[in-house]
Amino acid sequence: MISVQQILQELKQKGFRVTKIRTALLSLLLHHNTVPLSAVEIRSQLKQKHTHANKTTIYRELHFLIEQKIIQEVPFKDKRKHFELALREHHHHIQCKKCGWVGDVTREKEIQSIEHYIAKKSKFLVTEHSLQFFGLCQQCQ
Amino acid sequence: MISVQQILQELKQKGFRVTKIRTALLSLLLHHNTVPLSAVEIRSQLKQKHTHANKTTIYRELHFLIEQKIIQEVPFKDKRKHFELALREHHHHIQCKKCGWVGDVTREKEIQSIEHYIAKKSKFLVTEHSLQFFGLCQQCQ
DNA sequence: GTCGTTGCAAAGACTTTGCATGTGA
DNA sequence: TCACATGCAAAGTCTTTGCAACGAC
Repeated sequence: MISVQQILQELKQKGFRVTKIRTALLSLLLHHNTVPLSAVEIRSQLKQKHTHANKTTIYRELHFLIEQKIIQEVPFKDKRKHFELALREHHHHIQCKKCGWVGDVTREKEIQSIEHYIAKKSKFLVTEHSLQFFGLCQQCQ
Repeated sequence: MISVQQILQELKQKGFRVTKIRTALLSLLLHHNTVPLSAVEIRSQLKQKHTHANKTTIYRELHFLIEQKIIQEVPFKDKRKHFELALREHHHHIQCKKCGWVGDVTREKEIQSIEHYIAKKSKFLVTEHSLQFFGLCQQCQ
């Protein structure tokens, strides 16, 4: 498992700074592994951990981390954009429509089978995919 | 294949009106089967077809059609929301990251296999899913 | 004529930009 | 000290709301 320290070290070597906000943000995303967060959520969770950051800073940091390919945007049916660490094992989200609980699944076999089908049929080169499941968790059923 | 006339008839029976804008919007979505459109795109395409509609009207009509379960929102990595007809066969999108071309795939077998796995592992009841592929189309490779 | 539909202006939510100030190395 | 990082205010983009006027049936 990659650590916040590792990520920060690499940034430092590229000439970027290790700041309180950057550290806290990365740490938050790392510990919310399975849950993509929006800028607003990130800001309020950081505040709870006594790291106050201006919203501009959050947005700018998120853009920066995307550029550095450390995080990625996750397609969501929402007004707000959602982000998660890009470095962990590839996975997919399952979300409860009632309580909002989010979990994740890793099932690349089936996806690869679809990708092969696409390549064969459309001569399309798949480089990325995104898959979400929605439904009801055990409690909400 | 379902027709615009069929959809309009059903709405009429529920007490809603058959208007120029509603007809044009449904017709547009039906003919853009494989491409989810945003409100802005819808408005400008209608304009090209000489159907001028206020943006408020477009947004309101889209909400209305979602309520009627005639269209649905598609999760996208974008500031704008995207919509497509909900009535056609279930399918998934493939989008070229370079030229924006959009196609679709139907491959429910693999998805169902993942859903069974989820049900077994997490006792989660999957009612909906969303899958997108991104990459390069034949021309852009 | 009724009641669903539309347009316009204004407001709202989320995100971005410009510029001055702060701070890590 | 020098860039990178941050905060604040203002602007930008997409979407929603309120209200009066229009139009399908």
